Amino acid sequence: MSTIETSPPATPPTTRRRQARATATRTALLDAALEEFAAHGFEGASTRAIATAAGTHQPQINYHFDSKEELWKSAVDHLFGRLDDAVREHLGAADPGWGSRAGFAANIHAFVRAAAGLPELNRIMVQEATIDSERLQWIVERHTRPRFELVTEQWRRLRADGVVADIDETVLYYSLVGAASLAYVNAPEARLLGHDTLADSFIEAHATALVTMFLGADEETAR
Amino acid sequence: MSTIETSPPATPPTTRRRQARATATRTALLDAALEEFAAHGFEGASTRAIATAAGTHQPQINYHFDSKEELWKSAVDHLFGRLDDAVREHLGAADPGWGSRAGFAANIHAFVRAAAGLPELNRIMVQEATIDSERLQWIVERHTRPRFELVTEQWRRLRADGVVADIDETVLYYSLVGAASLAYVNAPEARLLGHDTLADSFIEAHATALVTMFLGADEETAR
DNA sequence: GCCATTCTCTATCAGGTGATCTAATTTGTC
DNA sequence: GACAAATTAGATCACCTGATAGAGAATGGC
Repeated sequence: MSTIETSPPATPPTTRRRQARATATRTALLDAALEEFAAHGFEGASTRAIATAAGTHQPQINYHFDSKEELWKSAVDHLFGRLDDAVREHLGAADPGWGSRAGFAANIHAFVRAAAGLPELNRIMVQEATIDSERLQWIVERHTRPRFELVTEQWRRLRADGVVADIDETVLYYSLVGAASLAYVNAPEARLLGHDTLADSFIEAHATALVTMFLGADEETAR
Repeated sequence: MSTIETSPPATPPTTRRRQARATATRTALLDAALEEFAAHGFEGASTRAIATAAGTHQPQINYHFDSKEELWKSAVDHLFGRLDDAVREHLGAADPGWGSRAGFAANIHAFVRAAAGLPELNRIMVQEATIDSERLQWIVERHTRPRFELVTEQWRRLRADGVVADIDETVLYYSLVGAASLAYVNAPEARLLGHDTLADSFIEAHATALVTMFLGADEETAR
């Protein structure tokens, strides 16, 4: 949480006046930025390409987001927001939490489907997590750590209770996230290999298989 | 396989003369290129940074490799060669192949350890596989497809024989590779979270856990 | 319907990009 | 030891990068 707010011309204008078409260009810039960053990485993405894809001009980025870096942060925040929405939606009204075997299973299932629907997220994550940088530190503290600790804590508890396999929680976390996301991160590769990993049938089979592999083929497999 | 050979001043000089210090700079450039490409992606990596890291000057890249693109290809070839060497080494003299449950298990184990030792490989793969491009097509046809087909074919066979779980082979491939590589691709992130995924103890626990999860906790777990 | 404010657009900046040309240097071979 | 080929080094190319400045257009609030 830095000193800079997410949006300089902030969404709730404290004292001053207005914005109308501005919101549209902001949104367009965020969407375009996500695609460009996911496809080419932070350094490989060009602000001109982002602006053009958003149907506007390059200096708009600095006007609305101050810098390329701040645009990136806003885009990442936006993306994690969408992830949470998607997970909630897939879980339905009653979120069982990660605290029970059935709840863990339901969350794996929901996460796989959310990850499939937001391939840009794990693409960006995997590009940034590759080398230490200020951006990585920002994203870890703001987004990764809370999720990491939620999952590992619950797994540690389930493991202690003998509900799940005797596997270290960090090993589990990276195996699970890796297994859940690569098929979508690498979707263009899979397509060249002749497989459509973004098809509903694949996603469903994938989610089910992961639950089985990570939690074992228990009777009453939750869902 | 393009019209351009891997090395313009080829290793076996057909008719002409010599090279001596040239080999050293070539190797230094390849090593530096791997790090830069893995850290910043193809487009984000700069030839000047690569040359400087290699202790030489930027035009050397064009002299020895014709272009940034060809340098990248040479570096990737070099890296896959090292992967094969590492896997062979971890497997020991008698490679059991992927054809049996024990062989599959041994290969998973060896692959995890090799992936941990060559984090640049999966970093580059995951960065390239993110968007369709000429480079992705090149790498898929040259390196990915043979490996993909080897693993999926063997799994399909084992599955038909009831030796392994009833899971689609493409689902299995991406789950396995993802689960095996993310901890090392994202090692800098894990370190910020307080975990050293490159430590031998982690690698060993990880490899063992994967075998259990993907092949089940069978008696006589091979190895 | 005005008008200050917000937003957009064009032009431009200094710096970095990959690539090429040319001259200087090193080195294997005779 | 000389000489031609291979390698290195320096200078420079046209182009792209993110950012800024200032003129112009649009718009909410009165």
